[in-house]
Amino acid sequence: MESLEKVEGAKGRKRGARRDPEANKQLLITATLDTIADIGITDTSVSRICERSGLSRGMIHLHFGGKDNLLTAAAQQFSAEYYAEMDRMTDLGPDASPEDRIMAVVEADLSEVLLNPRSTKIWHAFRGIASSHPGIASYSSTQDEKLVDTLRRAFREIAERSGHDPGLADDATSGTLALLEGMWVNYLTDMQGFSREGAGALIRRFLAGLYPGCFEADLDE
Amino acid sequence: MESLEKVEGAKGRKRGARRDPEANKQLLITATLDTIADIGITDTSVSRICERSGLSRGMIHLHFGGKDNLLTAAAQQFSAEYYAEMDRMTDLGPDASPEDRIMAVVEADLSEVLLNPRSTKIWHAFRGIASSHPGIASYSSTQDEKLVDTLRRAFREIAERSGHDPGLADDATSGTLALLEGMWVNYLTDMQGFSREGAGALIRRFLAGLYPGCFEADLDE
DNA sequence: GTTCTTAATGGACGATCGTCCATTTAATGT
DNA sequence: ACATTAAATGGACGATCGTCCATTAAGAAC
Repeated sequence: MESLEKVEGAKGRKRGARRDPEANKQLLITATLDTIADIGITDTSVSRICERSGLSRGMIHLHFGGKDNLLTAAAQQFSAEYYAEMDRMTDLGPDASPEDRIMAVVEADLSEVLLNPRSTKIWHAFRGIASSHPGIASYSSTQDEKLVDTLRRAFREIAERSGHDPGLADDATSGTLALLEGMWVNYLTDMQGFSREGAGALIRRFLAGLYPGCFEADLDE
Repeated sequence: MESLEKVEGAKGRKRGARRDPEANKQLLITATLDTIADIGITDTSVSRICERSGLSRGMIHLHFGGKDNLLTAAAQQFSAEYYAEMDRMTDLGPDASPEDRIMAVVEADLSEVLLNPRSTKIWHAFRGIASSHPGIASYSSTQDEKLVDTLRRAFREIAERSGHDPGLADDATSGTLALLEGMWVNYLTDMQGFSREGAGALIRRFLAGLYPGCFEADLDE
């Protein structure tokens, strides 16, 4: 019985490619993000989102109960995708040096996968309306606990190994994140003139100053 | 004749306190910024702005030709006010040390005059829609030429005096601005938990690392 | 094949959007 | 006092907003 149901269900969904609520919810979220990146959050209306998704106008109310909830869901998914990709790109072996782990975060954040026209526009659009949309505010923070922890632990390791002040770790962590934040703004403001390598080198320089003897420029990359 | 006109004009404006196009334009711009800070840029409509300013709904089209132009004018004025205040607060004597001049910029940017709930909300709201509003984009950049120049020159002076690499100045400049950018985001995200002193100390620490021997923590302040 | 359930549609609805303009009001010139 | 000029008003206008629901259509159960 169960296996039969599953097979039939799979067939049905595959054949029609419609009647798949979950897939359509996803379609709406993607269309929302694309629309925001394309024409700005001010002009992102229910009609425009449905138009882009190819679904009917009633779907948003049906699946999300309203535009606001869809926006929140889109922000949540966008944030989740960012951190998932960040995790994937910073999954170095357990024997990687703390410097390498930190710079992996920096370089991931500056890579085209995470830092591109679409993501920057969406990110800043959400941040711009976060103050008046409590639901979205939760997902517009850079202070992801896990990421903060990763950085702080790495900085502490460096301090232990090279005898630096362990109290620096907190400042180094939020400073690194602040620098990355600033780089995103620079990218948004001037995508043509922005240099990923330059931005990475700048942050490395700042960290090298904070932890003398560490973060020496690697000429390999 | 002329003096008589002036007197009468002054009297007339003072008595009625109306019929003053320039003052009303100003009123509209202020109402626009206040509305954005209050209810968010998404809900900032012509009606709401006029409601807050106490003027009639036709005024926006009359004085600015449309909502978009008003928004642009508001962004421009907001930006101008920021830099004017920044200038005022960093006008140290000509014999001030480059470190003091740099830290004056940092502390001004973190002071309540420039960094407060209203300004942060407005700033990020404008930045969020900048991508789709070319007119506003011009005023949402941190890269004010004059400010950049002030910082760069100060960093160069430090390099000359203490024998550091002069090539650092550019990185130090944009790094400082990036750090400040990140601090504004932190403030927006968590106004309660934000510490102006902590933020200033963090930036000083980063700069002290970049320029060993300089930017030692001053215990006076 | 028929019934039942639920996904999906698309138009109706009132509210509000931004623009525009005929009209009123206030100050100036004669 | 009257005419002239410019500022200011507030309602009309069509377009679009977001929400909701009666209807249609598709797949599952029988």
